[in-house]
Amino acid sequence: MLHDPAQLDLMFQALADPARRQMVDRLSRGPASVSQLAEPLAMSLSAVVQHLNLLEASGLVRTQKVGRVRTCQIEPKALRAAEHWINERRLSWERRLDRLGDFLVETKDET
Amino acid sequence: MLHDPAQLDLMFQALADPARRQMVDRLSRGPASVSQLAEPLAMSLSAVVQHLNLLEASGLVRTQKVGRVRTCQIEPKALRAAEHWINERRLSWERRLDRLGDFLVETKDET
DNA sequence: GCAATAGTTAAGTAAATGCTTCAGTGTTTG
DNA sequence: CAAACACTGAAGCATTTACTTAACTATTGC
Repeated sequence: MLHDPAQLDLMFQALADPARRQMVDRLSRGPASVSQLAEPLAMSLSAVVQHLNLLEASGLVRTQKVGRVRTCQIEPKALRAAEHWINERRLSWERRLDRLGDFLVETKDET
Repeated sequence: MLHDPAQLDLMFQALADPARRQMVDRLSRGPASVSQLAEPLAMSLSAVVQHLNLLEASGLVRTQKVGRVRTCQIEPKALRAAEHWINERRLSWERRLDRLGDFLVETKDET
C-alpha cells in the first residue's frame, strides 16, 4: 500500500513544500495541535489546515480529533517509504560504480 | 553546501514530479543521453530538457556535453542529502517513542 | 447560555508549473 | 557541402498551487 506509485507521488509532492517540511520537522519532535503547527509559520491558520490535509492524504501524518483539538503525529512508515525509494536508486548507482571499479582493477595489469 | 535549505528545497521540489523521478530512476541504472532519457516519456524532447535542467539545478544530476550529446549521471551525494533529511526526522520520532516506551515500562510496577 | 477557542470550508486570486510548438545552434556523416 | 542528428531557448497557454478572506461549526469555560 505504501509502495504504490500514487501514494509515493503524494508523499514526494507533500515534501516538496518548505512549509510542509517545517511541519514534518516540528512533528518529528512530538505530536502537536493544528495551532501549534501554525504558530511558527507566517500564514493563516486556514492555509496550515490545507497543508495539513495534504500531509494527511500523503500518509506522512496521521491526525485524530478529541473535542475541538486535532492532534497530529508523524507516520514513520510513510517517511520510510520515501527514504527507501531514494535509497534504492542511490544504491543501484553506487553498486554499478563498484562493479565498474572492480572491472578496471581486474583489467589493469592485462596490458 | 548540500545541507543548505535552499538546495534541499530544490531537491525535494525536483523529486516531486513523476517524470523527473522516472528520469532519476533511469539514471540510477547508468548514464544516459537526453534522448535516451526522453524515450520512455510521453512528452516532447523540449519538455524533457526542461525537467533535466531542474534536476541539474537541484544537484541531483550532473551532465556533460561531448560533441552534440549531453550525457547525464546521478549525483549520489545529493540523493544522500535528501535521504538524510527524511531519515533524521524519522529517527527523531522513533527515538522519542522509545524513550516513551522505556518510561512506561519503568513506571509499570510502581502502582 | 454566551463568549472565547479550535478548527473547517468555500470562493477567489496571483504566481508557479508542466507542458506545447517553433525557430534556432552546433556536430557529425555521407 | 548538405542533410540528418542531438539538443536548446523562447513564447504561449492551461492547470495547479499556495495562499487570502470571510462565513461557519463544533467545544469548552465561566
